[in-house]
Amino acid sequence: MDEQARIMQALGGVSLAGHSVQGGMALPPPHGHDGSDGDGRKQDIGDILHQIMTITDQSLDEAQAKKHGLNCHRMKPALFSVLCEIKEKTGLSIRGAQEEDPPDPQLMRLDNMLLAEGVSGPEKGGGSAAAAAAAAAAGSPTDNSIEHSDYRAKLSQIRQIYHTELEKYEQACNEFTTHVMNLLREQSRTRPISPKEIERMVSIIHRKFSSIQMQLKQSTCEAVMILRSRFLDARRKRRNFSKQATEILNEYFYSHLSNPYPSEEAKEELAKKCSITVSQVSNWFGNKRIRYKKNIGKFQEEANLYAAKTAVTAAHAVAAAVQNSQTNSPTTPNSGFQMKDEEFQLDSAENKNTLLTNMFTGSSGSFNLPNSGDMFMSMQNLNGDSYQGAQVGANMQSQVDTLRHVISQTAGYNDALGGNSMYSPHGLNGNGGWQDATTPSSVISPTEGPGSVHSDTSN
DNA sequence: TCTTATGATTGAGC
DNA sequence: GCTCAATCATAAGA
Repeated sequence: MDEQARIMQALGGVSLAGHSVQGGMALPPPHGHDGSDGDGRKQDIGDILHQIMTITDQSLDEAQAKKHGLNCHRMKPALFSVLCEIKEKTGLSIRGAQEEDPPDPQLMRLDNMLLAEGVSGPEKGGGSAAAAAAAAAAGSPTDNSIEHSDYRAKLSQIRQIYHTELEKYEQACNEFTTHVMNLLREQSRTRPISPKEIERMVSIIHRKFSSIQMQLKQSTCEAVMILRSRFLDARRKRRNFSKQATEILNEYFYSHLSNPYPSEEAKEELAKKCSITVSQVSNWFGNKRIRYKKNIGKFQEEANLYAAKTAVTAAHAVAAAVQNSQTNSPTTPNSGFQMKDEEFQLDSAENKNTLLTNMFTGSSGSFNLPNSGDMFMSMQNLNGDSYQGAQVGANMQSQVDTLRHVISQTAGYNDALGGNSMYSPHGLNGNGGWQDATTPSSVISPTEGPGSVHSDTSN
């Protein structure tokens, strides 16, 4: 006797009529039932359930055979469907709520942060916004760039580790999901497992893995926070500006003492010259104004120093220019130089060199250093790299005229050079504010080259 | 180690 | 958004 048939008989006659079993063998119709009446069907189902319940009591071979027989039973799809439905209904009430969970706000925060820091998402060229912000606020640009690159390197490491781990998790998740799906599909032949349930199981697995991912994200965020805090702490680590930068700023400050409020352009120019940021220039002027105002006496010496420097620089520059103009042909065309103030004409009888020399020694009229600020910047340009060669041969008369204009503007401070002090503190009004804040302190420079710095008031 | 100098930050006022 | 004023924190010098 065939083994399968024997088993089927042993099972008490499972109704497998009309179904062929493996090997093409047709099984006999179920005894006592033709499947046409309702009682018969109930009996059928009862038999099948009974077989299912007792299947574990049998040997493996028997169970296998019975399983196969059940799989091929004509009632199997209907029974499977009913059991799935029952399972679905009992399970939904428990799982329904879980499935409609809103996105975890914590996870969203982590995702957003990782995205903002450039850890997740597309890699940002300059690292994070934090790095860029700190870069702008940090001290020396050189040091800062080192710190910045350090930050980027470390962030890049974190990013790499994060992505490697994430990839591992995703791979493990996919493998496990596939495995479970295969297992469930296999089991669905004997257990009431619907595709929907498989989907649900997959989503449960994904949830579990995403909770692991969240831990990874949490750790990554912590690492970024630590890195960031260290980096930003370094921002507070004050570094003094270079001596040259301080000199440039001081020169500007004391030469614009009547109105030490550099315009945006001037700030940018100063920032460029000092290799610092515009906000650092603003900070510096803010601090300087307040500290100067608080203790003018203390800054007197410094003011004198810079005033002297300004005068010497300007005198040398102008003297050189005058000499140059004298050696040039009088027919030298005015190339590029625009005289912007024609109000004053130099007395033709006056010796230009004498005028200039006297001007800075105080023997001829007055020289107000604070108000000569723009002149200083301009004169500096005569010696600076930015000075245009064509301007050397420019109309010297115009330059001297403009200088005279500068002198004329200082009429209110005639004693500036007369006393012991070269510099006389002024510009501050009785209320502690700078007077003439709106009075143009700058005389339009005769050599407004690319290197010149304008004051607020010149705008 | 203490003091001073100085760059940065913060909050209020405009 | 800029400036002032107060304050903090650190560098630099005595």
